[in-house]
Amino acid sequence: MAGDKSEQTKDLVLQTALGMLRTRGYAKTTMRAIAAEAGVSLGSAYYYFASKDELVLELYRESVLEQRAAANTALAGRKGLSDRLKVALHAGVQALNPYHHFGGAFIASALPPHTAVNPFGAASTQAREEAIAIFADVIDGTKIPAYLRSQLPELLWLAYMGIVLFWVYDHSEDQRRTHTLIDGAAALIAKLVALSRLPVVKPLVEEALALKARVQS
Amino acid sequence: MAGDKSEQTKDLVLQTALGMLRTRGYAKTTMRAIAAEAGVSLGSAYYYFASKDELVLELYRESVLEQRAAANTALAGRKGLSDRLKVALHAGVQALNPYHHFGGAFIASALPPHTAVNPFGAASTQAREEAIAIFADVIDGTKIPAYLRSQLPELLWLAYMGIVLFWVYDHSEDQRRTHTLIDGAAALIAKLVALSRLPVVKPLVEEALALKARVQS
DNA sequence: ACTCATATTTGAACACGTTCAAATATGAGG
DNA sequence: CCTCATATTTGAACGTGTTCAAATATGAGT
Repeated sequence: MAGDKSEQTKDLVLQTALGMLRTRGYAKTTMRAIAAEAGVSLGSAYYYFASKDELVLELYRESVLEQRAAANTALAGRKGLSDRLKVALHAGVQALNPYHHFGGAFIASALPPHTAVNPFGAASTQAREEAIAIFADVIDGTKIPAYLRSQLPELLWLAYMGIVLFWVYDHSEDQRRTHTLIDGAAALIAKLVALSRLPVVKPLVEEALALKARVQS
Repeated sequence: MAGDKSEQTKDLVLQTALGMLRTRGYAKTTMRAIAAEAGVSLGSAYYYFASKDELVLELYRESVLEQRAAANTALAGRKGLSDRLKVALHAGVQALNPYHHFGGAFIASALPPHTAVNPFGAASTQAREEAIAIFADVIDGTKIPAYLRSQLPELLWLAYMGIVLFWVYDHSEDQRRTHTLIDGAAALIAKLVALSRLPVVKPLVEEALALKARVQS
């Protein structure tokens, strides 16, 4: 049937694009270059992918899977929220490392609300849920106050987005500053979660959760 | 002398660009359109401004001045951190309102590390300091624990950047959700600052400050 | 007034992402 | 095998930001 050949061509374009994005970076991965390398015409590439962003979105999706896989490996045998959070975050940004030379291009094409790659947008719902699941894995088996438990993965993901943003700008060698940030932030978050049982702190956390709910609707 | 005429032309291009950006938005404000409207050639526009981003940076700078002016007006007569923070933040995003239809374009051209408009980058140092000064104004005359005082403006600016990011994506009518977020966040921050005197909370805040310092170097 | 180095201006040109009408291939129904 | 609607492919074209060599204007030093 036609679907088969079509599917093959689409996949050829996609794999070519992903490969070029990884090896040559965002800027040099031109739609024309992708088409040429894949041996199809420019128009054909656009027949399967409406925009370059749509191809970058695929890369983003793959990177999230890589991040989660790396995090899960790193989580094995780790106990305690602080430790688990640390290793998951380190593994996450390490999985992102091949894309650091993208510089802002990744972020730039990711953040505009109308683009497909926007991590908060509809098109990346699936990837976002996958990313949030990383932090569901992280808190799995740790002791978290019940009133906080269900919301924590999403909150941790939000913090992770902040860390990734920091990472994008981090040009220190091997992104040392990002790793410093992760160690510190993980320890802080764990302590905050522990403190969230205390009568002085609990109302504050509850208020934050209520605000989050109010703001999302 | 030559500097005069040159300065005039540069200013003509700039003012034309700012006007068009405000009225027609980012996408429709083409370098060609700017040049045509200003009555100069395309090349001339580029002689004075190396990129479109550089012109957007000027708009960003102006917007920061507007934000600060609006915040200062709103701050008059307000007492208490929560209140002052609220009115300053509301005034800030309200001053940004004319640019909301920029959508992601503003952010997109602002966030890539290499571009001029990046609020964390070197090119916008001046604008960033101006923005941070807003929050120095906010805490002026309020009671803040001494160990926290000097770092607080920058921390509040960071929180504000988060709010602006939220605002970019906020398509609720009149950005109601952003204003809800501001009210809630301001109240929370004020409570957290108050709590930061307590022996249980203080070490955590101190740890956060230490991390911030460590990560910046 | 003249010279000439420098400042400014110009418009063509480039590569890019994207669109589109037209050409071609495909395959189900006869 | 033929027909023809539909799926796919093509390459030219558009408008964009940006670059650049060439043309022109300017003004200080003589």
